[in-house]
Amino acid sequence: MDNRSIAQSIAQLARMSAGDGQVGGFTAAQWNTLRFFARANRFSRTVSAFAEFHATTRGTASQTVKGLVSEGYLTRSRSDLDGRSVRFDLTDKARSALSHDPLDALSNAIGKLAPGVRNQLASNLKRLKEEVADSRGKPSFGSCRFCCHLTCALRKPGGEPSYACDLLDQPLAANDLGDLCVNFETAQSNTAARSRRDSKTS
Amino acid sequence: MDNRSIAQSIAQLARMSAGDGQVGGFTAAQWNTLRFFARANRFSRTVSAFAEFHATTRGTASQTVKGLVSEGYLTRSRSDLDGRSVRFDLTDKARSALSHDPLDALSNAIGKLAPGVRNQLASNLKRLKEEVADSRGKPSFGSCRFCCHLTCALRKPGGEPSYACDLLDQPLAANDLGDLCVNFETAQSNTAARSRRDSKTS
DNA sequence: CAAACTTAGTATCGATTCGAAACTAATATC
DNA sequence: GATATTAGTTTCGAATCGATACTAAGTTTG
Repeated sequence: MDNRSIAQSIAQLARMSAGDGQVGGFTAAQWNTLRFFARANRFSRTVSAFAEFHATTRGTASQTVKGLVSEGYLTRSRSDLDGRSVRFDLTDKARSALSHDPLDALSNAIGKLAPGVRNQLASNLKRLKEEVADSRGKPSFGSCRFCCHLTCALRKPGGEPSYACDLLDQPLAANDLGDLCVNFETAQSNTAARSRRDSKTS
Repeated sequence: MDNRSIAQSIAQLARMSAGDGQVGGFTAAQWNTLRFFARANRFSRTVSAFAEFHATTRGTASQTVKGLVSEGYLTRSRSDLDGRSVRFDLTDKARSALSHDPLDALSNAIGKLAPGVRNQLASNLKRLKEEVADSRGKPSFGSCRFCCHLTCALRKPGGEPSYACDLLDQPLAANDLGDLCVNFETAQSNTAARSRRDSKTS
């Protein structure tokens, strides 16, 4: 089993479960859009972040999002922090559609693995994702929980801890720590990015 | 890290490395076609098998293949066993194109894993593939090496072993045992398929 | 402060791709 | 030998993609 075969297995697994054409009334692009907006945190539910995630152009991403908005699966609201920015949120209609996600075939198969095996798989995939993202010079979209920008403070001794993102200087709810973020960086990728920046200016 | 997130990681890994649009002069569909015909054995280098593998229709698959034939990446030859069947083979031009496969980013990342971790990943993916294929009632495209239809015989004591497929009743070269086959079945899936057939006729 | 640049999102266009359906020809089944 | 199935192809309309050009809001810089 060589590396290329394993890589192809990953590609095939994705296609087998997600399909290329339309499943359950949505195209593959639309399913991916819904999945992304379901998992992205409030800083990342934008057209640009989705375009980055989906490895496509902003123009194409905008079209897909527009279609879903007009069909009532996403709501559009302007940001009050940045006048250019627009945030999209899932409607209940979209959430109920996501309960019939064709990707569930894969999720269920993963659920049947032994817990230890499952966690190993998860960490291997995370590592591969970072490696590939790094080799392409693109962000890897991890969750705040594992991000180097997450800061944690105790307001009161013995009380509930409070979280924040020190990059955007915005508070984070404990519930949201598992969501995807465009600004995700590991400690390693952060220092690597800094050294890239430094070498560029020189 | 829930099952759905892991499933999405797999989907994203595939997209990150393969891309949706065109990379290096080929579209995503074309890359997948080349990869398939590079790895499929002589029984499986057909339009139908590729359509099954790529989870698309025969019509669409036929178009993609046709395009690659006219551009000189595949050769077309009729089967002498079955007058309907047509086999497609990679040209040298295609083989050299495959040396710049964008999926290599993922292959290389996999190559950087420790050998033990890598093999674990491979077997986990194999298992997931079979599980998902089974839940969709579709073949899972494994290699002859792990197929229940592979038979091995020693012509002479102490001599080279010879291999064959007992489903198609055709000889197999030792070199080809790692290639993908449409007719791949594990011992489990074989008995499962048989029981499905039996229950259908009843 | 104003010009120049960057960033977020949208609109338009042509090429490509997809799936559905109709079709030909060879092989199986009854 | 009639009927059904299978392999592959073709055609057609709908949808998608990327490239490009555009508007508008923010940032930098002189």
